Amino acid sequence: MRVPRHVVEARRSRLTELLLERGYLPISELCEELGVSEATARRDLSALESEERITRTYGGALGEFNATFTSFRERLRHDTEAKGGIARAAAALVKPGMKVYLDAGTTSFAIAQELRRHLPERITIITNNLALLETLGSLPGAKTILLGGQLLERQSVLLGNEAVKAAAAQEIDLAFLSAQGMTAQGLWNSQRDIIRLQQAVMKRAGRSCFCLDRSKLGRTAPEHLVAWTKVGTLISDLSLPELRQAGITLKPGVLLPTHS
Amino acid sequence: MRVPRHVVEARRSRLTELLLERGYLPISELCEELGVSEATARRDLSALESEERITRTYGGALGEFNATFTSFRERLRHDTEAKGGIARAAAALVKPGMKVYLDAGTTSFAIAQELRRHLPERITIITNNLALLETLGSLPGAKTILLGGQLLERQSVLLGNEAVKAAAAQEIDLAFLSAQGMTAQGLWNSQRDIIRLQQAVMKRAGRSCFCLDRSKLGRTAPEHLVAWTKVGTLISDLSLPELRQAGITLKPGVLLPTHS
DNA sequence: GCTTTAATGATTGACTTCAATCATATCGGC
DNA sequence: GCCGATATGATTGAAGTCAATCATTAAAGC
Repeated sequence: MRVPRHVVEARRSRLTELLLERGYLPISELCEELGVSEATARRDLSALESEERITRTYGGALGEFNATFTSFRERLRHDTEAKGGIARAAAALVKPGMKVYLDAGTTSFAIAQELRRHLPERITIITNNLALLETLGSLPGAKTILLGGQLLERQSVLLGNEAVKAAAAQEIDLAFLSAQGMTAQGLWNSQRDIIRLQQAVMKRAGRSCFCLDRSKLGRTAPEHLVAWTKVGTLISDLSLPELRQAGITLKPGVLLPTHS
Repeated sequence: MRVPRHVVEARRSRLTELLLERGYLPISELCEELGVSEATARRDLSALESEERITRTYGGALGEFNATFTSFRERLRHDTEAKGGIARAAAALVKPGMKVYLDAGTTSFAIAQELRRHLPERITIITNNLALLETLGSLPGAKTILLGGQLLERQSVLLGNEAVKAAAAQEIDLAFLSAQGMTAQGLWNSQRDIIRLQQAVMKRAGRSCFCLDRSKLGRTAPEHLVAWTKVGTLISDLSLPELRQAGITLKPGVLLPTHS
């Protein structure tokens, strides 16, 4: 029989919380937990799905928790070949005992997966990228340090003064950095906060490697990150001639080509 | 037809990565993505499930990603009534514009859920607890700051020198702290690193509220956190007589009783 | 090279999920 | 207090999922 509106809403918010806690729940358990029929549980799920508060699956549902990183995951799907090559070249630079910085961005994620496959001993991972924790957080023999900072909405990234200060206090052997565009003028990125952090990391890093695939060539972004003269290493699937054609001439040894 | 063993293993590790990226995938998509029949996909899922690398659902599977916080989620299910009351009493102390610290522990999670329901304006949440980000990370009008630090394996908590330093640099209006035990001698916690961080937070906090439910009464833990004389506020479902019976006498005003 | 092992895809039947429909009973507005 | 709106549970048929079995074929082991 019909039930007051506030009861419905309370039940639905309880449902979202349940899913948040448990991650996934099959319909049958939802019915039991909420004390309603299957039909009502389904109706609740439909309602919450159309509000994008949960994700439905065949036979159950996932909490919005999983959606937190969805946008990030979607970006992961693109350019996987180029990124894979860059990631392999990057991971090959990591030696046992090193302290390695990985910044935000999908390329870092690819590097992390590569490291996961072939994990050097006693390495320390330093990052401001929460999405990496899922991949690297539970690796045996690796230490993971997260920079502090303000959580950027909708991204799983930490930025701001705290992050810059935390980075300045780190010792880093090898930093992998990304950017949104590269032109003859150098590298570009979208946000001032990101650049401030990257510059702080570069100061503390023994070696800074910029990882950019060919889709970034010729693209610019609101903020200038660094001139080519200050780029120590560029890992890319681009060749020297291709770069020269875009007006970029690098000193020998700066470009580290992709492994096939 | 039969394929070499390394092909099988490569496909299965690709499967776990796919699930890690996408969170959830139905069987049909897995078949397409891996280029195998439904039967083989199911066999792969069974194999990975028995290795506890993934979680199966009816109609698909979840990446181990979801297991990262599983142990934490499990703890969430217990003592929900007592924790709920404590959380309501705690959340009621939070006023617009405040900077609030939440530490690790399931009580913090309950407070976060309470804040999510009735969100004061312009508050800042400071925490070392990654699990809270899922709840509080995307709240409009709230700012979330994560302390840096080393990721504690199997916990979603940041600790260590970095965390202590980061805490010392914060301004905090109100800190909610938890502990594992309380006796006549004061409060106890399990790890030195946790206590160091809590003490750093207490130094910077205008007001420190300890949140402990009755299950902690009489229990001790390896490390001594703080004496009762230094406890400013205790939020608990215990009453003053119950505390006195355990040898704990508090100055008036220190105990903040639970809302029903 | 021959035998054994095991990975694969197809098929089958039991079981589950799902959306639609319907009767019912209560809530909400007037 | 009345009436329309709506939340609910039951039912039903279609579609989907699953585990088991079997023949096939190639890898592993000797």
